[in-house]
Amino acid sequence: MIQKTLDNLFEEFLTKESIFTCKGALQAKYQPKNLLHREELVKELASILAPTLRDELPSNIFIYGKTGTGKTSVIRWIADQLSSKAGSIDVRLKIIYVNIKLDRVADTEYRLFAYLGEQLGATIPTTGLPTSHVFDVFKREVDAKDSTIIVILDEVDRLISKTGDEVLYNLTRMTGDLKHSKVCIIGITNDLKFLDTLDPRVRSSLSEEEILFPPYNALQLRDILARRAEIAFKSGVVDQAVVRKCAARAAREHGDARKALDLLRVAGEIAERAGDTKVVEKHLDIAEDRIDFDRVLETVKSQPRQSKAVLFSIMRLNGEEVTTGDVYDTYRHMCMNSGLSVLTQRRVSDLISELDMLGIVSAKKKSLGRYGRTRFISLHLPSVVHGNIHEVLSSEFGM
DNA sequence: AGGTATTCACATGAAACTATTCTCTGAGTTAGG
DNA sequence: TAACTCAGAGAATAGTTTCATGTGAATACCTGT
Repeated sequence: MIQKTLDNLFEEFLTKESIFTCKGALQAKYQPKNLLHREELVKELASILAPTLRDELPSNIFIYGKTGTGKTSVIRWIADQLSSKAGSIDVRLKIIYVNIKLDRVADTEYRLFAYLGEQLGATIPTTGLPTSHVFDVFKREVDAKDSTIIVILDEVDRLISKTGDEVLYNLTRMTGDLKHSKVCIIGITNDLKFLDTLDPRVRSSLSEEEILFPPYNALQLRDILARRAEIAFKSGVVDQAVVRKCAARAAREHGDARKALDLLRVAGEIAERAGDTKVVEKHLDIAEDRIDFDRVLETVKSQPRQSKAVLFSIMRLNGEEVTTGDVYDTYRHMCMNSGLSVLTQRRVSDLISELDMLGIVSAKKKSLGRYGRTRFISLHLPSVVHGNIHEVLSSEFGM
């Protein structure tokens, strides 16, 4: 019986015509042929990097701008163009792109050097060696290449917040120790205040050139979306009105193109699943909720056990604002009942801060004068997810 | 009344510790010549 | 004698504990009127 219906379902799926022609065009990793509304920045960056083609060392570059403003796309695009150009005129150039947050292979000093070294052909174990040794291996590898090497560090702020700015200091000063090769660093971040937190020495050498990526406005977003929608959907599936709506919503949220594309893609998926042949505004509404829902549920699920326990305690206290002390009491009882080891209040306090940062709970500091100073914690979940999360957590802790 | 000192309940910071995973090194063991 | 095995030392890392210090404002306590 089940077999039969499932069979039908697959069959139906296969025969039904998809409304997409190339869904990939709406995904973050898609590289468009040309980058709309970024021509000036492309030109600027290209002119800074051009000296590599004459075998000269370009300035280090520091790029900043909010998420979804095209930083990564632009730099990757230029990197591609540059290396193919270098290839055609026989200039030795190697470009290494690392996303520190995404590739978790590179979020510490050791791992970054190991990763870079591997990109150049060395084999470096994941652990066991002193960091300085790994750095030496990397340096040797670089020098052996006898070429210009451009290292692109996407989301550098992650690296610094975890390990301090010594890494960058080492990297930026490396060229001095090398006999044959040259190294150029391109740092990318969406933390606009990041530069201020750096050691002045590092700062001045990293940001020989600074480039700001401003957010897209609604009109620009519309162009981008329209172009991508053209590639991604069959013609007539998405009309201009929907694209405009989509762009407007994303523009409201600081001109984040990635979000806009996500919204459109999910809306398309929803329409397709519902068997509709056109994407309409209704689908956008559902998509907006869905994205929210998925994001929150995913973050909660991926939390470590103790963090979930803390969240669950907050949920069980259920309702008004509670203090850190209240949460800790409930948490302790819960741990004892479910056989989980009890962490110190110090640690729980940190876990609460983390949940706050993730936007799952809100924790406001408040002083009660004579009666101490504590955080007031309340749940901060969209109501759609609340039930689901409660279910997930209570089954995990068996209550 | 006005001003200062206390006090509470944590927040926040820094350092040290723990468990795990992994490499390197050198001593001991084994198998083949 | 060369190849292999294995234990011990040393690293990196995530997660945590320990110890120390910081914090904001309601209250308690003084002081002089």
